[in-house]
Amino acid sequence: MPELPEVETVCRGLDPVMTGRVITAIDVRREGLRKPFPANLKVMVEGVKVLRIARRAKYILIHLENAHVLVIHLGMSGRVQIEADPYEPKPHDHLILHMDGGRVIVLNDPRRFGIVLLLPEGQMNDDPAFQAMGPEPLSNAFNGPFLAARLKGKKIAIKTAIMDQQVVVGVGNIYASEALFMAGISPKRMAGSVAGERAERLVRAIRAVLEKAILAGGSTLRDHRQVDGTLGYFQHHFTVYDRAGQPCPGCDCDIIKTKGIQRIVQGGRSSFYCPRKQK
DNA sequence: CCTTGAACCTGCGGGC
DNA sequence: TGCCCGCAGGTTCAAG
Repeated sequence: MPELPEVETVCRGLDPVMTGRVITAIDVRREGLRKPFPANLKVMVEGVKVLRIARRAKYILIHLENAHVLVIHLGMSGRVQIEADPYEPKPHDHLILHMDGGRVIVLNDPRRFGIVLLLPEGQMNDDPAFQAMGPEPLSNAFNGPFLAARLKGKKIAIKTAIMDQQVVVGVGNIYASEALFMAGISPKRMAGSVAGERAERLVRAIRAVLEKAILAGGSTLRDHRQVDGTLGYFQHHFTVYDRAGQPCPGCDCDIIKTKGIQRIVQGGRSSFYCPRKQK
């Protein structure tokens, strides 16, 4: 399901039903996802109060009163839903958290690329996933000079570079294409050549796209829902993603001449762009 | 070091 | 209808 806007949407939805409440029980319905679930998961979580919900990159952080953080990553197909307790489990429901207050939090993930960790508060950087992470795209740490510096000398395509979580976190396959279109930069451009005003434009575009998507409750393609089941609707605002052959919204369009939006494959992932508007 | 490609897993839609 | 193929919002690991 998730890039940053979808994960942010999930966090905001979880906050009112989890913060200040106790996780009374947890049903663990398989051994793990991409990695085994933490061995001490039940012992460390049951009967413990949730202090706050936060997000870092595409990770959901559930801060517990016992100075540990329950960390959830949704992979490609992970979904979190709030349901009434008692709840009848459905296929691919892997973790069910029972909250005091009569609700359950269900983690469903058909492809099982997700991950669940339990880390001591303040020691998250010991985990390799968090170790070398880039800045949050909506923070001041992510700016033109920073991006240019981090891209300097990189010979990979800019599309691949902005999806690298060590460059900046949270940008995935959809929003990478959307941001590059907004910035007028070809996804094929060499990353090292993005500097100066061009880097500034890309930073502004990434910010703008993510912010708009958050306001829309994320994008619903297949799996993503808000935690109450509501659909996100940013997919209706896609300019290029999954629109191969359609007219580019910026070209006054003789589609025969422009050939419309192109799909190419980079690093095994689809990219979408307009060759006329993006250089 | 850096870059590329495959692997992990299930489900869905399209073409035959 | 059924089957095979390609494709899907991410991350990690091995090999060049």
